[in-house]
Amino acid sequence: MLKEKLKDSVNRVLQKMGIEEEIEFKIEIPPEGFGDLSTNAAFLLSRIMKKNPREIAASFVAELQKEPEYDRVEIAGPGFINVDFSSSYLSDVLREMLSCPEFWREPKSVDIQFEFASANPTGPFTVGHGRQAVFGDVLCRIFSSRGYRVQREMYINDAGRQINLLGRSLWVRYNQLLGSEIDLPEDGYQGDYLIDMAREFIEKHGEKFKDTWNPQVEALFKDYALNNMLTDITGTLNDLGVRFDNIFYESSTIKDGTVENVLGKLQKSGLVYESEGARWFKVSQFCEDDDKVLVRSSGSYTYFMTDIAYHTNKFERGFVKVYDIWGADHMGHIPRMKAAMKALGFPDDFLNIIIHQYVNLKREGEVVKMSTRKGEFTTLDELVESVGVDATRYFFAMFDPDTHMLFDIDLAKKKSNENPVFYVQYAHARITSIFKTASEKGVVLDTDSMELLSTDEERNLVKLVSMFPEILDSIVLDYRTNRLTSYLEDLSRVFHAYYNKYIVVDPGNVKTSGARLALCESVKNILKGGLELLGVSAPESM
RNA sequence: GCGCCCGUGGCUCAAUGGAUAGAGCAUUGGACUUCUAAUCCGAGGGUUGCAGGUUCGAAUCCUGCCGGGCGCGCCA
Repeated sequence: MLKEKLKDSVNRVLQKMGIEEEIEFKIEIPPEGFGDLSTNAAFLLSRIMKKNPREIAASFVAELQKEPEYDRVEIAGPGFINVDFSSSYLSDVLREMLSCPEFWREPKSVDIQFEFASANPTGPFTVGHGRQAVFGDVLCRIFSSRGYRVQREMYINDAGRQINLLGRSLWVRYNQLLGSEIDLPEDGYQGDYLIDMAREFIEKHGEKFKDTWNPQVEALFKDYALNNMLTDITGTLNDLGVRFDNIFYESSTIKDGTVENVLGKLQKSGLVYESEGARWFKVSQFCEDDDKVLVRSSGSYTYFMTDIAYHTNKFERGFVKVYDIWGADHMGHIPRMKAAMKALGFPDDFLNIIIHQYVNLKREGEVVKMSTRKGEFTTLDELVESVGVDATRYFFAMFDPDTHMLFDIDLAKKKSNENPVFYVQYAHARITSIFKTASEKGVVLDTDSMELLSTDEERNLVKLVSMFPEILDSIVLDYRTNRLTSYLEDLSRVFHAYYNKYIVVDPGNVKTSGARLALCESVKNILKGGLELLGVSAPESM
């Protein structure tokens, strides 16, 4: 809002100067003591106009000073233009934000889809899956707040050889429990969870499949294992506050003929050829990557093939854009998928792939690696149980997705204030408490005398609150949810300092108290809204 | 070997090419007869992996090294 104002002003001056080029100038909060906001427009212009930046800045100052919204406009350093807003304008902005407590929410108008937490349902979710689930969910919440109608979807890889292996592994465990000496397949799933599952299987279905292996038995064990894992996974996610609008099965793309359809389309375009008994897609025609197999010499479809079909299905469902969140190990899958989308004639910006790095786990001072197949991991369930939903979610959201994060289990278990989530929640609880005191003392919020908010801290808070929509917009562009946590921590920090320095509720000074309550209300709205976007609770008291 | 990601105080992380590189934790000195001390105020702690380059200006962009991660399957 304040940024918008200055942006408009600068644009107006640019127009007046007769600048026709697009200038991508920036508006930012300058370091302490340089004013409310600042722009670098003069630097960018100096390149075009071949003039000294300070000289250009001077003509900006002359123009901006004419506008009543600014109290002070100054040139600083090599050519920064710094402005201070008038307190009456700041009051207007604050009033506007209070009149619409969720002013940062935009009406939903564009249909998009997020696909995340898609995984082989071959084991309980690990801490690593947790990062993706929370990250994806938080992105969905943020996109929803900024004008997108978002569908959350999870894709289940139930058609491949991994799921067959899972069924076989369960069957082996079943037999082992019943006394047969059979070993797990070499690359089978070794985790104890399959032993538990086998035990339950025996209770439900008895011993009649002992030493019996045929296609019917295989299908039975496979389905049993798959459904059990799925219940387990969705239960875990549900506990974490992550819920999906739709679950999509890979196998359905084969059953309903989408795969054959899409394959036919690609073949018609001459982009498929046969070699060594397999059918290949000409990825190399679209990018610097090798051609990939669509149909194996055995006749079965590769993951690549079904994934193309799946994304064709998404396109046909009418989404303007789809976002896939993948772990870093899927990086190699990007060029071929992009190539396939191009081959099918979908718009270049239809498929958007967001890659995030892995989670390393630190336990008892040591970094541990996780492997589902070997059964060595800390499950997401265990993590949530010991750390709590709020801390788990906050922690996953607070890292740049591009960085490898280290999750220190022992630290997280401490439930101490070493976790910044408490810092933000406490600010919210404090404000709630202020309002409790205010109503006890009969002091009420008052938006008529907000010009009394004149301290640096108060101006700062108004500025920060008004920046919230822009923070969310920046996340829509670069997916860095940590911008939200950083922002909330900033806002909380400024508020805590303010709280310690000034008394909000003072029955002897009703006017100032009323104005300060108005400010607190606006901070509280943002803290509450921001925590909600993170899926973290905003406690009334702590 | 090739491709992508990362490298910032002791630790975990910030910083849309901008001004004096910021927080939290840890260390340390202060502040509760006053709206919640899960807080605040102060101190110490940095050659932003290394070396060049681009420009008014570089943690950020380019090149080359060094170190870590992930790919490079008729796995998913």
